[in-house]
Amino acid sequence: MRMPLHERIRRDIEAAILSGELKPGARLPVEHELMRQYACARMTVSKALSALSSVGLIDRRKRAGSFVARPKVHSMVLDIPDLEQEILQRGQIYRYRLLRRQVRLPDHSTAGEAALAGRGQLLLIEGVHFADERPLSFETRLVSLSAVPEMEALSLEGASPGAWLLKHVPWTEAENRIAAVPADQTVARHLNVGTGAACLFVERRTWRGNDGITLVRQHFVGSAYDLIARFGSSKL
Amino acid sequence: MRMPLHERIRRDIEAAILSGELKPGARLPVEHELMRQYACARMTVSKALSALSSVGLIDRRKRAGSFVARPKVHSMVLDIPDLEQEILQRGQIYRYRLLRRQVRLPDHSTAGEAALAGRGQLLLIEGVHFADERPLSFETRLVSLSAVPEMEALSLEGASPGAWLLKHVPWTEAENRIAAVPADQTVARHLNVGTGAACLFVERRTWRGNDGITLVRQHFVGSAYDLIARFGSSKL
DNA sequence: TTGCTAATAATGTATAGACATAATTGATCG
DNA sequence: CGATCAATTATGTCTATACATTATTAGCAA
Repeated sequence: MRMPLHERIRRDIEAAILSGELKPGARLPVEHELMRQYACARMTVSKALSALSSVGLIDRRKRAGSFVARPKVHSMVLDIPDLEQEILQRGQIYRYRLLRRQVRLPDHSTAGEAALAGRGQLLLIEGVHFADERPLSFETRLVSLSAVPEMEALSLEGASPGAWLLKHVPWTEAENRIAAVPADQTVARHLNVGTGAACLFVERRTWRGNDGITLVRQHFVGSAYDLIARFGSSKL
Repeated sequence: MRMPLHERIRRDIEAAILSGELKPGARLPVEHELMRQYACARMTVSKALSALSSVGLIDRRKRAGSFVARPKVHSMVLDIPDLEQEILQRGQIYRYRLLRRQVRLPDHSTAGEAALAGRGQLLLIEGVHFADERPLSFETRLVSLSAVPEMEALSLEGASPGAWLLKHVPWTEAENRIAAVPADQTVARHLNVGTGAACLFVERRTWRGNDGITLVRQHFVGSAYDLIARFGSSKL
């Protein structure tokens, strides 16, 4: 494939980061080393690194070098992800109660599960998020263990699995489906609302590169929760 | 303020675009002209233009020149905006029915209105979106006429004001508040559902630079509509 | 006219080097 | 031992130039 050199350099490094070969915080080769590797001028290397820096994949510091950025908390994206943070910022007490946890193979009759895990194992987690001891969200989550093997050994008591994932696994793509649905019996029981009450339903899938990471379904108490999504080119 | 030259060039042009001085589709000065204006090398100009291009504010075409990009339909953002497009893509018939239209001064006791229009006039539009002759969304919209004076003369029969705005006015920032609410009497009547039925409620504000453009409140029939939001660094 | 071809004008990529800037490291001095 | 200052090293900006690429335009021929 014909591709500009700076583009190739950029993609090589991007790939190394997304694959996990270069971990967050790792220092990447200095510009002169990259010049040597690719036999090119410094401006060319610099252009590649600038592009990576501008999308927030790396941090560049004079004298120190360039480093893989820590997973950015949804730079500008959708304020759903870290429920725990959000609740704490509102000055409420956060608690996560684990209801169920099991490891199993994907059910190939369910479209989403196969797409997520391929032939690998899935971790199923079910729980409720509380704000000030009042149930706020009922969550069912599937995690691909081939993408996140560390998750299997993890204790889930207390801390929300979503928050852990956000901190430890960078994602590159996410899709949210958002709808308003009436609470069914299960949801109504866990959220302590009447059957048929309006609930905000969010289904989110995330990927790192081409690998599915997780699929979450969340029911929020309609009267108690709003999503806020902010977009823009706003420079800080 | 100390600022790299390429950054200054970038901001100058960006400001001209956001202020409306350079309209969508307009051709901007060729690189050699900018070199002359800023008395600098071509690479410097090019860097500025590349940055603008990478965030989608301009399109660059060889031989032809650089042009202000047409307002991008939510490049990657939230699939709410163009309801009309969405319905048509589903193969349904789209119709918009205007219920109310009035021009008035902002009500300074309502926080949102003053923030939107300052001392200028507001256009209030209320209507219902239909898919296949079934009501899908009840919409109340405020448009700042100081930001979009063309809107006052516009006939609103038939076509959705949202679609018109999207095509003609570029926005740089948007904020969405999304919630699930039970239908009140007014909403229930317009959407032809029972009182208390779960509705998806979206409140969106958009800005161009620092100027508020529009504030929309939409109620969707919960059982008939999902929002899809996709994020990612995905090229293409 | 139509259809091909060549000139041209714009952006796109890349080089090699200069100087600026910032942070770390190490050396020197109190 | 600690504080200060200078040397070093890496990135940041910019110049001047060259050649590549591509879409448009103009010219010429069937």
